[in-house]
Amino acid sequence: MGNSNKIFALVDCNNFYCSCERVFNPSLKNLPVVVLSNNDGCVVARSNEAKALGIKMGEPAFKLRDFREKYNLVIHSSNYTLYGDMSQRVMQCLAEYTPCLEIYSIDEAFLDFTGFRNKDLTAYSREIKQKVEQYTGIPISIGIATTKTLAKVANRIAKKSSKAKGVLDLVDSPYLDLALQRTDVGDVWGVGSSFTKLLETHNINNALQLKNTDQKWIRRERGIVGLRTVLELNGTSCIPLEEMPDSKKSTAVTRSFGKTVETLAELQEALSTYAYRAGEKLRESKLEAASMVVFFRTGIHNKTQPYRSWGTTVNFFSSTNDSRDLVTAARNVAENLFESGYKLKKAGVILLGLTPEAEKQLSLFEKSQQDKTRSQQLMQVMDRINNRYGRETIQLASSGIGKKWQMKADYKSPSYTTDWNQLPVVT
DNA sequence: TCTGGGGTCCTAGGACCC
DNA sequence: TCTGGGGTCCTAGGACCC
Repeated sequence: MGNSNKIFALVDCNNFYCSCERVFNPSLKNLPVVVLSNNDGCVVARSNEAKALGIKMGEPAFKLRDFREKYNLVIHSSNYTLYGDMSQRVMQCLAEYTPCLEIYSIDEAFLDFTGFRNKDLTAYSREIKQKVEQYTGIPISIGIATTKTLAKVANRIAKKSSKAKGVLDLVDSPYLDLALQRTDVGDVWGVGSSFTKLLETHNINNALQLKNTDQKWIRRERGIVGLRTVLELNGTSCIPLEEMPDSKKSTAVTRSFGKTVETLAELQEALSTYAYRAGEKLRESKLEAASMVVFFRTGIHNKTQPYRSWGTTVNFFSSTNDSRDLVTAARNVAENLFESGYKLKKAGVILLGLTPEAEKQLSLFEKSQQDKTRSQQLMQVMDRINNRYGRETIQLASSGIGKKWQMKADYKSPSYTTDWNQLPVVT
């Protein structure tokens, strides 16, 4: 198993969401900045200055008030349209430097450097870093090593160490074990909170100790996934570069409510809105869904009422991406399962069994071809209008117009790069 | 009535990721 | 008062079959 003579680079954008906000608002430079999750719930990105103030990842937003008053902390709601667009620009820039690129997340990419082993990889990476910053305004860090897991370790140190200045090559490095020793076990890629707890009770606290742990014991305790992590720390590459990721297997639209929902009518509005949007997502990627999970629940953090959740899976007669089918099913589930007397905090739909539109199997009782064409045409027209004039310009009546339950976004920046009405203005 | 292993498929839940 | 959303993979267990 594994291949020991590979070289991976991990490119990671520094404090990505905060950096995006700064590109279009340079006055934020040197100020502490945080970006909040959907619904302005908790912190999902922090500038270095905000980290220095001791603000933690995941900190609930209501705890930030003091920082705002005392330290001029700047708070932004998340603006995923902007971040998605900036991400594409960064990835395009990286693609100039290697054909073997795996876009791992909105702000990370793995590059295969195996073919470049005769180059000075540090110098090459510095060049990449400089170009990305010049073209996009986003600062990045690059870690280089013989496995993806080790490249992650290298990247973390590249980002934090003042000596590395954003680039660290651990291939054939005498400092590899030192780097592992200085990495907490919980910071290793693939080691989550439950694994960390187990390891710490066995006095395994850093990545070097994990590297040298008995592999049979790991296999027994954490299965093949845990074993892969340990092998990767030992320089055996088990997780390959995936340039062409499989097409999505599920897609979800779930939201917490800005204000709790207590009536069936409001729940149906919310679920209609999510189901409609889920249909849009399917059509954007030319997919259809065979089934849909519909769920809603009370808040987990609420101490005055017990936690309860409701949900069910709907199997469609034949796969669909018509928002009206999804909305109807979602409303029916709500009607069947709703119980009054609860403060609902979250709801959503998850689409499963995704297949390309073209491969659709015709079921015995398929809608007539005429019906299908008409449905496609209606959806196309709605999608075009909403693309041109903004999401939810037109929608189905069942989605409601008051939307008191809609999530909060009190500190949102404009969509500078993707909406003509929100371009930055030079005055 | 008794006897048994082995295989597949599906689902729910756990763990992890960003 | 106020704590996100969207994914993937693996595993165990049940149903069912031979």
